[in-house]
Amino acid sequence: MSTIKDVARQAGVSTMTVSRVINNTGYIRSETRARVEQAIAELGYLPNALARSLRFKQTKTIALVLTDIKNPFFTTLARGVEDAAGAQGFSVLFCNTDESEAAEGAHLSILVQKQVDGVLLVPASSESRAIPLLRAHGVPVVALDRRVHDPSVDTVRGDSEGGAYELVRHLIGLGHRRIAVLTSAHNVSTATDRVAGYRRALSEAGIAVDPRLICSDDFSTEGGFRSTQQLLALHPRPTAIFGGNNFIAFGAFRAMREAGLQVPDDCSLVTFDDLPESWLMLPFLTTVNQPAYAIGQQATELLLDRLEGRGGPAARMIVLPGELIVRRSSAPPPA
Amino acid sequence: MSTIKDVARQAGVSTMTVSRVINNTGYIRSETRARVEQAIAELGYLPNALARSLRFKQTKTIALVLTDIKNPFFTTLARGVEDAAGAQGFSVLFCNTDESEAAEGAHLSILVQKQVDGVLLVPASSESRAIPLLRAHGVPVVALDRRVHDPSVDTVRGDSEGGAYELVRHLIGLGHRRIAVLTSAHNVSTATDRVAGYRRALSEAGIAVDPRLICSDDFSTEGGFRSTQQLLALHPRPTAIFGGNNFIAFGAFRAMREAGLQVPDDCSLVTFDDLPESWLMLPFLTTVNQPAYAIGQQATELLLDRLEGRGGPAARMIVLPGELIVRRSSAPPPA
DNA sequence: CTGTTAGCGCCTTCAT
DNA sequence: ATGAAGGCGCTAACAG
Repeated sequence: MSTIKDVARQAGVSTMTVSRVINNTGYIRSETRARVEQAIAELGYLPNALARSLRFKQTKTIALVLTDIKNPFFTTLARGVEDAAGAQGFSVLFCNTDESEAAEGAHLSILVQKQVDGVLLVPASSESRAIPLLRAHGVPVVALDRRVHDPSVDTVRGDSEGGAYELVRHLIGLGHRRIAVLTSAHNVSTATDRVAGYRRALSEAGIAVDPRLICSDDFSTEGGFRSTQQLLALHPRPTAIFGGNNFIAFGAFRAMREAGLQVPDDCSLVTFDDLPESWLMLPFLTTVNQPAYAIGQQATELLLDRLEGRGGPAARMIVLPGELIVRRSSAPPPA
Repeated sequence: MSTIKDVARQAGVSTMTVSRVINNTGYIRSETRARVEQAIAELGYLPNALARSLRFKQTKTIALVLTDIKNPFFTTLARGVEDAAGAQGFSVLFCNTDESEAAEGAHLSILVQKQVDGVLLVPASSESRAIPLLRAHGVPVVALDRRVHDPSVDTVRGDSEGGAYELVRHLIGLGHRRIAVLTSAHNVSTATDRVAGYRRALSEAGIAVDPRLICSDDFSTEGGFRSTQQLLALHPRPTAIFGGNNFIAFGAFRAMREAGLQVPDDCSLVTFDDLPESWLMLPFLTTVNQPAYAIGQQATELLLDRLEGRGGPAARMIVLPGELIVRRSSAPPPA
């Protein structure tokens, strides 16, 4: 409410003197400083960060643009971001895109206008138009969770290809040969990489890829539900399903239950990113868990490094491994 | 990167003319407008929202201050906030307090400095110092999920007292008489209201309150774990436990399992806010679910109404009912 | 229909 | 050790 002028008047000094007290800069007689500090306290003065940012060309604010905060993977990632940002005095603006490039573009335009110092982006597409926009406006960006085609973009992500490979190898080891994968139809690297890992595991085992067993829909429960309904209509049915993410797996499970099928007796089910272990009364899904918190944290630290000019010119690609957790949802195929 | 001056120069007009084009205000010859628009496109100009906000005294940004985004209740609530805010062109800054009043205060000071137009606050305490701070700086606030003592604060929350009453009545109906409640030691209304509902249900059934069965710790899995360990040492043990929130219940479940006890055979377990139904392979916990999304959405709409001067002077208290969902974790007490 | 002046709140620069 | 002038990018109010 009150401005630096009010404080100056109250303390009987110039605004510059107040500014010096606030910023602890230059020389000030201790009596003067005391008077100013008293005036600040009396008025409950807080400096206007807008005005400071206008001068400094720094807002101490970054943006986190992700697809859906309701996915616990992104929730945990977001928490990693906020903790790392807060530790260095940065605030976080967050936006959901729901995988829509249009929404992504709209959000980013606003973020550029708001002069965020940098952007953490879970790109809605591998060739997100967001990247050139940010570059044109000199806003540093780090891609999270997903690669983009532009090789000059810093990226922090989990190892989707390797995780998918492990998961499918696990199924093959149990004796499965008709393994389906449910993935996203969007052009995102987590989708393509997971299918790539799936293919590698199959090919290594000498199993031919059946294109009908690769279903592309949404990274959502509805997507997993629809894809699974299609799969269950096949003859013979797959004996195992790899859900490309947690939501897909939840939808797949529901579709199987509604079809009267038991997991894993009739069909196994594995996935990426189940729920946090501590939430689960009866851990069930075999999964590869990615270090979501660390991804958010390390991406933030990388971004803040860039803002300070640290970290060198070359783009960095940090790939964090996942962890295979075998649980009850995967078993040998039915006889 | 480029400013209004650059556009003006490029188009051969004054900055005022550019400003008029941007804001669609006043009269402009259509040729002039076209020239300006072309210049804007050529330069990829985007107005600096900092400068505009400094003039307008409006940032089109609100803050969401909650305890922990990782709790799926708050995640869903946050999504409701973001959707409602985005629909009206507002961005959302978010902060986690982890129930710490100190962290809350630090965040709010920064938010005031950043000139957010309003704050959505899940107060860390019923007498949060945040409220007077915000009032002193003329920042509208809406309390979410929890009441504060100050009656002049708009509030949107679930019905904790009523939900707890239903839950405990359900247990009593099953035949339980030694029912424990695990709550938070923090001075927050969700804790006190849930205990109040618990007491009302007991007293209505003529069951005396045993103070040893009311455990105060954290709203966390660790809190629930610790409290439950204490309870299990009692003779006789409680036959049912009411976990004050989802995390507490997860911790309680773990403590029981580690003690070799079966839920619900040896002890029933009920809670507020289990996980979203679609995530659960095997829905297990009997729970009262609160409409988290609606709480976030309605709180945001209330706040934005206030910003526009709508809604009248009287404080509003919106209480949304929860829904009792009976599942497998509650059963009659052991014989 | 368009331009000039002034100021939002703050801080850098240069005096004193 | 302190103050005065000027400007960050933008727009309201007033000219013309």
